[in-house]
Amino acid sequence: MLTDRQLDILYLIIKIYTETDAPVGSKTLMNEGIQASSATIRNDMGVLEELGFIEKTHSSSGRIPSVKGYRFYVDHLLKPTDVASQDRLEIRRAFAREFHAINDIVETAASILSDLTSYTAFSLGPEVKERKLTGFRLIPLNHQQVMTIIVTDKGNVESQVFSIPQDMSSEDLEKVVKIINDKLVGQPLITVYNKLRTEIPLVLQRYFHTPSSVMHFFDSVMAQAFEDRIFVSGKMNILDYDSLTDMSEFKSIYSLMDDEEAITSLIIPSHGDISIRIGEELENDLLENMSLMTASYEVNGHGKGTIALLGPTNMSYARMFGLLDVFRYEVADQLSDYYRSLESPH
Amino acid sequence: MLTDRQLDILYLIIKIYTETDAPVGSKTLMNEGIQASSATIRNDMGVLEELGFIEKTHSSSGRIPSVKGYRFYVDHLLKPTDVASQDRLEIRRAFAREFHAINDIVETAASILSDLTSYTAFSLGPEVKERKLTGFRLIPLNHQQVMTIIVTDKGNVESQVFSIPQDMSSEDLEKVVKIINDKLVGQPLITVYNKLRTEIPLVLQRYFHTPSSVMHFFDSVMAQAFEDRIFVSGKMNILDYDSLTDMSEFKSIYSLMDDEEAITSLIIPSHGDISIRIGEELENDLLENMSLMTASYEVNGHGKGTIALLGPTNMSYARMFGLLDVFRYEVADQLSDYYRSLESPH
DNA sequence: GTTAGCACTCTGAATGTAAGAGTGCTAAAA
DNA sequence: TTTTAGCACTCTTACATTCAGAGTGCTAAC
Repeated sequence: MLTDRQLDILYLIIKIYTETDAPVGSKTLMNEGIQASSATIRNDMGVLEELGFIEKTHSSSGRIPSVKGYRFYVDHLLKPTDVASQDRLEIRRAFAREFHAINDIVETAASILSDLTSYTAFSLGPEVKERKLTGFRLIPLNHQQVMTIIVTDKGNVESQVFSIPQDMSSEDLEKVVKIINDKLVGQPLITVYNKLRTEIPLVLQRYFHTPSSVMHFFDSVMAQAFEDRIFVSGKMNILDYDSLTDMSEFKSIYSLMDDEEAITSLIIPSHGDISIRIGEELENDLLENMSLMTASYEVNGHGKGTIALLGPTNMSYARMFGLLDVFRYEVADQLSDYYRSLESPH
Repeated sequence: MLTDRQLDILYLIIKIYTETDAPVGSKTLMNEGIQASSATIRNDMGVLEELGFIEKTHSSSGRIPSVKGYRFYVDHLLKPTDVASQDRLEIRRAFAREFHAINDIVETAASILSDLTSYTAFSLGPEVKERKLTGFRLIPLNHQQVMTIIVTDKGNVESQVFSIPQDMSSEDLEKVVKIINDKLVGQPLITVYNKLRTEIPLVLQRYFHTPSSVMHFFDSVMAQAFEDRIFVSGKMNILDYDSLTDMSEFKSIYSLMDDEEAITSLIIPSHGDISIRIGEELENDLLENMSLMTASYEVNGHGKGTIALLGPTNMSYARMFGLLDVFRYEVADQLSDYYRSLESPH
């Protein structure tokens, strides 16, 4: 078991390394408040290194925290810092505008978070799959084009403009609308998604002799609505906080950020309210030197959303923890208000 | 006046510098085909330097072309290369899909161009201001939200979802639709834009007692449709072709690329079919080491569009010239086809 | 268990060296 | 008059050398 002084030393190494980004030596620790001589501190550091909590960058360097060290820190030592009142203010102010869509709120969350931290922020709204399809419209715009509008019960709207396929008559279109209204409107999106692969093709075969073109139309119309849109803000900040060996490395990371699929699966597997994954724990070579903090929030009755923060392994977990905690509530509140305003007509 | 050999030397310096990205010396030029000894070539290089066409990077280095040298080259020496058949193929293939909107085509152009060149490509569709507003719709989605759809005669569609302002009744909304249909539909966008600042506020004052909130609604509805959307592709390529001193420099350039306003005004002032501006000629410190080639095309009767290419000053102007020339026709053709398909109902 | 002292290691910046590429100039050849 | 060979000179680049500084581990004494 670690002694109190050893815990202090580990804590302090992490704190100082976060601030200075340079290996921490025994003398520095002495000056920063450890009540012992540098030799004693060195002995303790030896122990901590033996246990794998800290490591050297070269044989005679100071120590930096290892992943295991950070893990121990976030699990046992971390005390969230109070959020600076200036930060609080900025958050309030950024949310103090009128929103016209859920995704506006979700996007704003990512944007404030990355501004506040200078890291990269992600924001994923309450889950889509639980929603119901409440409306489907086809608006003819001119000879060739129609606009499709899909509305879900939580106020999400997706629209798309189509050129009408050559082999599709306007009667066919009307049939499509009818089929969608009969079979799909009112269903949860997940059901819609399933029927689209099973039942609907059968129905189409009965009504059309070119079901594939109709099916294709169907598919693109619905595809959008199923996507959990994830918002990323502060991609460029990677340049500041990641010590890149290589421009191609940056490019890879950058394009990873553009891959909604990848990001979503990176962020989703979080446990509890706020989860932290450090360096290798992210199981992605590109993110070796980064950590990901994920916070989830519940919008009462409307599903679970997620915000996340990607930064260097030596980020200030304490401050970030505090911030994310504020966001958890703030975003949930904002969304909650928005949903309420949708439900109660004024 | 320059001798033939001097012209050959200038030409060859530019060619070799484009290929190797390193200063070119007299011996290299000799080996690459100049029929004279290195000493003679050095003398000619002295003349060219005296005239400001080439310059040294340090007192005993080989020469690189100056802006004036490039200028002379593009004005008098440049011979467009034939486009490689493989490139031709790729262009054909990328355009060989169905497009559902003008902007799809315009965006695709930028994307292919940047893929093909590994530079940064811009694409600006036929001018918006000439279009007429042909349709305006308000689709109620639920208690709180309406979707507005604006259609122009060239098949452009913009939609937006709104929460209805608190102090706006549905009768008010209907009035808004009526006013727009009476006063604005059928007008060219530029007229719409002007009326929105002059005539419309007066009309509103007659019908509403809170004209400002209505006006605000009006404004955001229309704002979108006026914007010339410009597409940028290959922003990340800057990392490869610009020798950045600094990450913050990259950030600045990158955010310049996000500034549609700035990019548009950078690209617009081009003369003739294909215009080239080199380094300082761009009058932007950030773009000192880059050149911009701008090509404009005419879609018969539907306005003028522009594609542009930003690359290093030592890009292969000959190849790019050929490529842009192909694009000029290809994009115009594609758009022309699209417009035709809109006009003639099948 | 703690500490002073010391030999040792490694980094990073500064300095020196040598090869290579290229130049300008001069004087001779064409 | 133009071209060329030759040479001294310049500058870059890569590589080695040196040296101070920061930090360590170990030992022996407190």
